[in-house]
Amino acid sequence: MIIAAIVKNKQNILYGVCLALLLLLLKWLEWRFVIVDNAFEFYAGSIAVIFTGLGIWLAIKLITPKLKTVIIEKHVPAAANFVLNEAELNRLRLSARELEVLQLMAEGLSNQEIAERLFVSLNTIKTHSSNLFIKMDVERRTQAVEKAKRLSLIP
Amino acid sequence: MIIAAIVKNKQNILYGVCLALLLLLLKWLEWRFVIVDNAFEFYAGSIAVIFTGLGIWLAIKLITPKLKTVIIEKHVPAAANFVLNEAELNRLRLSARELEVLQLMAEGLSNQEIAERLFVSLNTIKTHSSNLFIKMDVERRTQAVEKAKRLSLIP
DNA sequence: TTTCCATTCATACTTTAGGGTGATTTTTAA
DNA sequence: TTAAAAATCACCCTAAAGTATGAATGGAAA
Repeated sequence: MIIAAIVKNKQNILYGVCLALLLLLLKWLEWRFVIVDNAFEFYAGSIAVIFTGLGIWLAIKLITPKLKTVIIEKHVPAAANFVLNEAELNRLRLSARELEVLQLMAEGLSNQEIAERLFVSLNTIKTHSSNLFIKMDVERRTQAVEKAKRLSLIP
Repeated sequence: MIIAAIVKNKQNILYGVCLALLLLLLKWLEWRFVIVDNAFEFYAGSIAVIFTGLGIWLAIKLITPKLKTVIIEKHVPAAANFVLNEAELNRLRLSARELEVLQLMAEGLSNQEIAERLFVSLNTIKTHSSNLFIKMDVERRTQAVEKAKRLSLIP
């Protein structure tokens, strides 16, 4: 907390230190002036103050503009980051076989083609798809595919 | 170009300036020392050098940590940034009406529903869809939707 | 062991989709 | 202004999709 406060108020601390130094310098100059009454002492003090300022000015003017560098990253491919919505999948109580049929429907396959792909009869696929539509609360395969994609059941 | 070079070599220029100032100071001190033989002049010069260094040190130590690199990562959703593949759309020579029918097919609507949505007869939609399938080189609406999505003809 | 459920298949039927052909009207481009 | 393209609709027919019902099998849970 203390360190954080110091870091946060760096600028203010810098000003404080400068002010303290200046006051010290003036006090010292005043003492020298009074005791010794030497103009060279005042001259030296002035040089100290001016060159301290010069040093600070130089450092600030030539170093601080470094604060920049903004990198903007973006864009994610569509199909690459597909995550199956398991919650929705469980909620709809779709069986493994029904999901399989749904995936092949989404690829544009006909019932006959799905049947051949899965080595079962056309009637079996019809049964699966009918049960699928009831569970998904749709009436057509196109609706099922649309809803499945919307719910992230398929890519 | 000159300004860019200056900006790029800020640090080097700073060192150069400091070195030049130091040399000038030494030369001046030497001159003062020889001509007037005054120890206070040398004292003033030393103060100038020391306080310049102090100023620079202060500024660097307390200000430079500001040069922070800020990285902003922008995450863009997949569906949000849909861009229609106009090249492919022109290549397939799909008419405006055909694309409209295709979009409604993708929403899972039946031909009858599409006809009602577009205030035309069922036969008209059948004609459009038939022409659409020929142009897209597919045989079923599900295939058409899959291909259209793959080719970014529809979101 | 019995019940439940997923998977499989069948038959019969209805609805929707799709193919082919032809035609009319409107719009667009040459 | 004329030809081409787009949009509209109709009819007929086939293929595919979807509904309903029933049933056999095998695995997992109660």
